[in-house]
Amino acid sequence: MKKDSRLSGVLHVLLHMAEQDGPLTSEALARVMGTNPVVIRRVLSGLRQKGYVRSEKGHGGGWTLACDLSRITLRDIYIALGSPGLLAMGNRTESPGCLVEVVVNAALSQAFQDAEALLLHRFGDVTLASLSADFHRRLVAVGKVRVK
Amino acid sequence: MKKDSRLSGVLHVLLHMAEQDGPLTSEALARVMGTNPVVIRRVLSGLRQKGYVRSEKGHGGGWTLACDLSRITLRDIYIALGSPGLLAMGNRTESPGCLVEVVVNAALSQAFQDAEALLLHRFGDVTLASLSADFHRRLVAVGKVRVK
DNA sequence: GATTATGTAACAATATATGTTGCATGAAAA
DNA sequence: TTTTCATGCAACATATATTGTTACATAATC
Repeated sequence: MKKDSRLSGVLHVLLHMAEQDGPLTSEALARVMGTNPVVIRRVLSGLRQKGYVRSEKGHGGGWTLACDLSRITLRDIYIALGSPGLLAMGNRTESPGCLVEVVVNAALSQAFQDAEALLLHRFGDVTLASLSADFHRRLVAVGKVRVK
Repeated sequence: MKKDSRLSGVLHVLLHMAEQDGPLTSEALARVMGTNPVVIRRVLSGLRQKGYVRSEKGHGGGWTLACDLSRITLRDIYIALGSPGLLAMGNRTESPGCLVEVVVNAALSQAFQDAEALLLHRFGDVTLASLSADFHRRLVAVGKVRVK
């Protein structure tokens, strides 16, 4: 299956919103990400429910950040997306009728769980503010002022 | 995407082969796994190329183990399957044209790489022999002699 | 009221794993 | 030698999930 890039995409969008004073429309964000406005609305809808972003209709509407970037981690964003599956592999069946499969499941499940835990832990360690800070650090390093 | 269960399945098959003296046909293995014989041939073909199993045609033919179980790890099997992708998530683009995306990619890629490395490391720590030993340990514990 | 924007449903496109059918090939048995 | 049994492999079908697109309703501003 194709790899899920929603987390990557939504982080991209959020950082762009952080650089903007006013609201950004789905269309503007879609242009930045090279995708469709509906895709933007789709991935941001989960974040809106959590109160991380706000959306306004009509003239001058669009999306704005509604949270303290230093209090939101990648893990929070990941959960707001619906906690999509992290691993591309899994056990053939979770209720094995055969002792051989019990053994195989046990060996693999432990590795799978540890890998997932590691990912979530890493996500929990990174705040949106730290990403934004990294961005500005690199911006200065390159000597540019404008974002793409 | 549906989760890849080839590693789980092929391990199941290999342990069954380890319990058998003579060769096992694709059809017999398919019955054990509740799948199609062609699927068995497909997943085992990579292992045959690596010399982990052998296949014989005609009467009395089928699949047999062709390696020392204590020298083959789950990682070897995983590689023989073609090293399928481990993670269900990825970066939206690997060649970002935007500094924001560079920052996002950097943050995510590190976590992704570490999770993959952890999985491969775990796989490398487990031999087929240890799985087989675990199976026999449990077999005794349950007081059974026959495998499913 | 016209314009601009989101909200959402429905559908198409894409990718991947998995399952299935059909036929060729080779080995053993009759 | 013919039949049977088994793998090898290509081709197609199925299922699932992400992503992209179209269409229309809804709400807010001009």
